[in-house]
Amino acid sequence: MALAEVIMTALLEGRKTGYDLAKYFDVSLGYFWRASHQQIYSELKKLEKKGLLSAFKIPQQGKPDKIEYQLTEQGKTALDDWIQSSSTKPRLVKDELLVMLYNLDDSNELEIRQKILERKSQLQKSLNLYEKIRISNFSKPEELDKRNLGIYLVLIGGIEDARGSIAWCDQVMSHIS
Amino acid sequence: MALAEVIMTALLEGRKTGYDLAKYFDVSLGYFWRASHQQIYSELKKLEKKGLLSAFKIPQQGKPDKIEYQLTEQGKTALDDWIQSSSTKPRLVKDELLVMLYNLDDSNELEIRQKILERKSQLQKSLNLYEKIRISNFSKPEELDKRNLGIYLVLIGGIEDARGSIAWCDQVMSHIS
DNA sequence: TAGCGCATGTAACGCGTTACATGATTAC
DNA sequence: GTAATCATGTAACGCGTTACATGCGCTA
Repeated sequence: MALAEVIMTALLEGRKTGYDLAKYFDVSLGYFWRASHQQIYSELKKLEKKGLLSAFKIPQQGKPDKIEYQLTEQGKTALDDWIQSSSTKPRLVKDELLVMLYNLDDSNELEIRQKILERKSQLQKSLNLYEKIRISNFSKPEELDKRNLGIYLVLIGGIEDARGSIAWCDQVMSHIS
Repeated sequence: MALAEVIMTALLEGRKTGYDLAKYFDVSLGYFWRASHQQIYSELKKLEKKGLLSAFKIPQQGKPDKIEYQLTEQGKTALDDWIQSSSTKPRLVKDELLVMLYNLDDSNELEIRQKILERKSQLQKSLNLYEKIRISNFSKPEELDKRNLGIYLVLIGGIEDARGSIAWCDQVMSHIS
């Protein structure tokens, strides 16, 4: 899809190993994109073959050797081109919970109510995390440079999306039971 | 993922051909789930083999024969079981626009601004459609039966999501340029 | 006469997940 | 001694997209 670009974006910050990237997906970018380590490793190899990344083998003792990857000039150009050219279609939600709601009837009402509750608490958890990050990393949005402003705006989007979804859960629950 | 269940859900309304389903994805369910006709046809065959659907070949003249599919008892049971058992993890957004925002800098600011504008107008278009459906099909939500209440709640979610996203676009635009 | 609607299909490819695998070090 | 962390990989499978294919009838 666009994992290549996601990885190159993460490497704007500097050299990273596949392992680093996998962890990175658990924090910053990970709120809207994730990938397994298998996928990451194979994508890194592809990108290196294309000359968009360069690889540096770093021997270690006690641990397996690691390979750090870095954006090449060519890679940076490819990333810039992607931003210029790519048309961004709005994503499809593909949420199983919504499919279940299409099946709502007397027999499954309580089950579905329960699943809405679960969803709400997951959202609440995410929201708390996002808020924490906002306070600790972005307390003064006026002072951010461009790149961090972009990241901040994504975070804000995540926060508002979570709030909206939580409100929707409440609304759904007030309608069924 | 769960295309099988989505199709079975669509068949709750009655017999449909693959072609009908493909069209159905352009309206009702299609706001949050979509599938190509190739995918639909192959999934239908799989489901029939499993005994979850039964197929009825209907000869036509001037047009190719069509095959109508119907949920079997077994299929209905499988669908109910799915609702009982399946854990619904929150979806990942995987939105390329957000990846681009992570790349925000002086050189691409205007391009990205443009893409946000495009996104906003797509959202506006969807929102208009959802509102139209709400007014024409769900003018009296209190009087809906269970199943249609579920569908209504999904629609409401779509409307609020679109509104929220539009507001976010405006916010982003006020921050960059 | 060109294109759209109806109706179904095959083939190739890439994306993504799950399972399986290794092997030392460090923390509880 | 049990589990987690570090660090990378292979293999098998299924989901999803794109391209290609057929062929009649109707409308502009």
